[in-house]
Amino acid sequence: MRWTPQRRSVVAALSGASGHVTAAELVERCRDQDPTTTPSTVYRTLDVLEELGLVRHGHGADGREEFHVQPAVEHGHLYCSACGGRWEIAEGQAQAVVAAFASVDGFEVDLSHMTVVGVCGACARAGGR
Amino acid sequence: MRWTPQRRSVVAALSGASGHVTAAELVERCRDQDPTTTPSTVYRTLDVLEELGLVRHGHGADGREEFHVQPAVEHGHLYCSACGGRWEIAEGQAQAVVAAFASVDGFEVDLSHMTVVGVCGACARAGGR
DNA sequence: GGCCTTATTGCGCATAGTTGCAATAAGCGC
DNA sequence: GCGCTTATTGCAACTATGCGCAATAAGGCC
Repeated sequence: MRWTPQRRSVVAALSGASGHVTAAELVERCRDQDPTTTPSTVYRTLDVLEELGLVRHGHGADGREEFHVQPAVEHGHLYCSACGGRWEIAEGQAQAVVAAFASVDGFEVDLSHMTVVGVCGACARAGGR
Repeated sequence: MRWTPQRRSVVAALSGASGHVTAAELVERCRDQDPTTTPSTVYRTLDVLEELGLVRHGHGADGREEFHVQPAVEHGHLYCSACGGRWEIAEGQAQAVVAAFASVDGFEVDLSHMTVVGVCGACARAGGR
């Protein structure tokens, strides 16, 4: 694999981003560094980085792509359709969920891929949806 | 609300579609009936129909929008990243999953909104990922 | 049946993401 | 350091989706 300046740029933008980034945001960030950055290069670099296992992509509540640097622990995401809040699925909770899915046909869920939508406890108590 | 021919067209295309359809597919179908159909009209009609509660949208494994006619029972979707299979989450399974999410902070999951990705039992046993 | 209000449409443009292809340049071998 | 192979890039065009706005027409009112 060739270590080109534009790849450096993408990786730099990625690590400079805390948590999750949209592909579009990444393009933005890269352009801040180097205005000649082309979107397609960023997208393709992301694909490569993903193949290498350096990053993972998922989809936000609106289905848009989001990337996050591969963390030590896999983590899913929750989105509250009432308050718009987003947060990570707690460890224990994740295990319970994985177990729940596995219980039927041994389906091994990858919670990190998609944002799970619903109403958070606070909003639910406040009157829900 | 005005019952225009183009809305009829969209609804017809929707009911003619078994299960789930992509917005793009819907545009196609409408064009089959009436070649003058404009994409934006279809998208907007879908928004309206959703407000009325006639259809629901969710996101496939790739984050693309998918619509399904509001069924009697809410149902989530599973996607196997190994074999590409897709199927609905079984009733009991759904309950277990909802309970698992609720257990921590009372989060009320809406499983129907996003496709859950993972590896199905068969593929997992056959060697996983 | 004709008129008027205003919800809808259709057009043109904008954004997010993707792809084909020719031009470019990384990194290997010498 | 030089040249060669071929992975990568950049461009341009394209799909999916969404938005603003002026033109159109649905449906209520008379």
